[in-house]
Amino acid sequence: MLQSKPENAVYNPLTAKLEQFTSFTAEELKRLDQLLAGERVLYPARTTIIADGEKVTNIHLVVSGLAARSKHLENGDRQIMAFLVPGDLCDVEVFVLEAMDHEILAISDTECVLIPSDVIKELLTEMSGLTKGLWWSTMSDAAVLRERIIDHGRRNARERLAHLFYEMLIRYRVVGQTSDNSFPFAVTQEELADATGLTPVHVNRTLQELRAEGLIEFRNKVLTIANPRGLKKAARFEAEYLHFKRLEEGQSDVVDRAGDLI
Amino acid sequence: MLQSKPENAVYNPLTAKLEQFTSFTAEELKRLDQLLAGERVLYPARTTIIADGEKVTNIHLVVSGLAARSKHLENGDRQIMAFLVPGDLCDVEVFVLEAMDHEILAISDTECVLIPSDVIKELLTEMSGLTKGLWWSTMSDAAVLRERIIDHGRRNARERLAHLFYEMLIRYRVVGQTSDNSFPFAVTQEELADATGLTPVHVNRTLQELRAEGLIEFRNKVLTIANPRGLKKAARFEAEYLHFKRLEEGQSDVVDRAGDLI
DNA sequence: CGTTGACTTGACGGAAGTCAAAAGGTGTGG
DNA sequence: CCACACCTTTTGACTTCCGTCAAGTCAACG
Repeated sequence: MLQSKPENAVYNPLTAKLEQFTSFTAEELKRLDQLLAGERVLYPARTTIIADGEKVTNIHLVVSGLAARSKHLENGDRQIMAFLVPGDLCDVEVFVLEAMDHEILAISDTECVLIPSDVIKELLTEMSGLTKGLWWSTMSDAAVLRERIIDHGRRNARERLAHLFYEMLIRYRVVGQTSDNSFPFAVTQEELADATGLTPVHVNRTLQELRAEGLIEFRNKVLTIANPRGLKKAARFEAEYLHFKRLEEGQSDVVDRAGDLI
Repeated sequence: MLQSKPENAVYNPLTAKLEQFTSFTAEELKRLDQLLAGERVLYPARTTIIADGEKVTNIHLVVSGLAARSKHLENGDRQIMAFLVPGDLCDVEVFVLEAMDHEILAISDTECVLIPSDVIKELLTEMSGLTKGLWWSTMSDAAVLRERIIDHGRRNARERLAHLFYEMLIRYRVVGQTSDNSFPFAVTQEELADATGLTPVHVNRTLQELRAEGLIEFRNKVLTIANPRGLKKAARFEAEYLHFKRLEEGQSDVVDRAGDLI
């Protein structure tokens, strides 16, 4: 097992981690080490490193301790979506997303290095619009994945299906593929089961429930959201994780297709 | 609701999606449209768009239909981790990861545009090593999130905890923070419950089970994996999703710290 | 030595899983 | 155009894994 850094190098957990997939030139290693030279902050156990909704300007890298990504639901439930160990970055999303859609919590005493915002600005300027678009796409996908973890961990069958349907409605709406809150959704109940972590039988029963409540209709491979407000409520849906910019007063440079749904 | 593209523009679902978070210059819009001009492939319903383990060279963008990210477990269970609608990219991971760790499946008849590999190569060359490192970090985090979804959807309490512990062992090992398969892990059982989507009571009982089987020890905030092979089996753990490069014959430029664990 | 937070135990309940069979659609080929 | 095969949806009876509630133990700490 060959170590690619000199014997006397400072311990750099980020390098250690990234070396599992690539090798770095001496200069890149130096640049990685420079990142570690920034300001360090110690967060005592059970304190918040980054708050939900915070607009972060510099990236936090865990250098010692243990942290977690977690999200609080309005009913008090909490879901931890990931643990962060030394070498993990807490908030790469600052590159492209407006605000955090979850919080970073110190589990044990945790030390972070702040990667200064000018390093980030530099990276952003050297990025093309397309690259930024791809970043956003990736980040936003990751946010959807986290929401799915919450679904599975803390929502029951009815809420899970309602949440999935409501999310699909918004996503179809955004790309202009809905009419009147209905859209083609050619999934079998077995596929819904595989997506929600349920069994086909239970999906069937839950669909009947949602239909009976007048929330949805699902015929001929077309899903109709009969009662969007009701479905949103049934799903305990909160739209922040989708990271859509909302139109503000007089603002017209961002397209708002999700509209009243969020 | 103002449309930022000219009336006669070709429908571009990727643009439609990205416009929810940013606005583009006329030139960027043109570049986005050029991406759509590439080769199109039609995948009939229930066919594989990209196979698990495939080494993809160009990015697939869904332009019509419905696809899904899914993963088959060795026992035949399947978990769908995400649905892909028009405007969604199937495999941005080709930028930095070796091979797909899940498959992309056409749910209904689905049309994709292939974004040619030279566009990708161009983006890669304009990226610094640091940017690529950040990409890898993001992609790899997303892969871990997907695995967590599988945990919650298709594994029971014992497997879920075992899987979490085994993953943490590898991740701590990689950054050099283990000794003898033990590492500090100062989580309470309540936090484990929040991470696994279980209740503290059930976590407690399941931990006792794992202890009784001689798989783990968990004392004084230190987790010891007493029987790594046994724990790996109990977790039905497969390491591909971590995307570590393995050392091949005579190769010494990549560090392999996970070693025998994967 | 009382308070606090984490862990443990027991009894009970319920949401979702399992198994199995029937009913309803859909496409294909004779 | 009917018949057959096949897939999907539906229904019913029964089971189980995990949740809930509540009480009790234990260690740490001021």
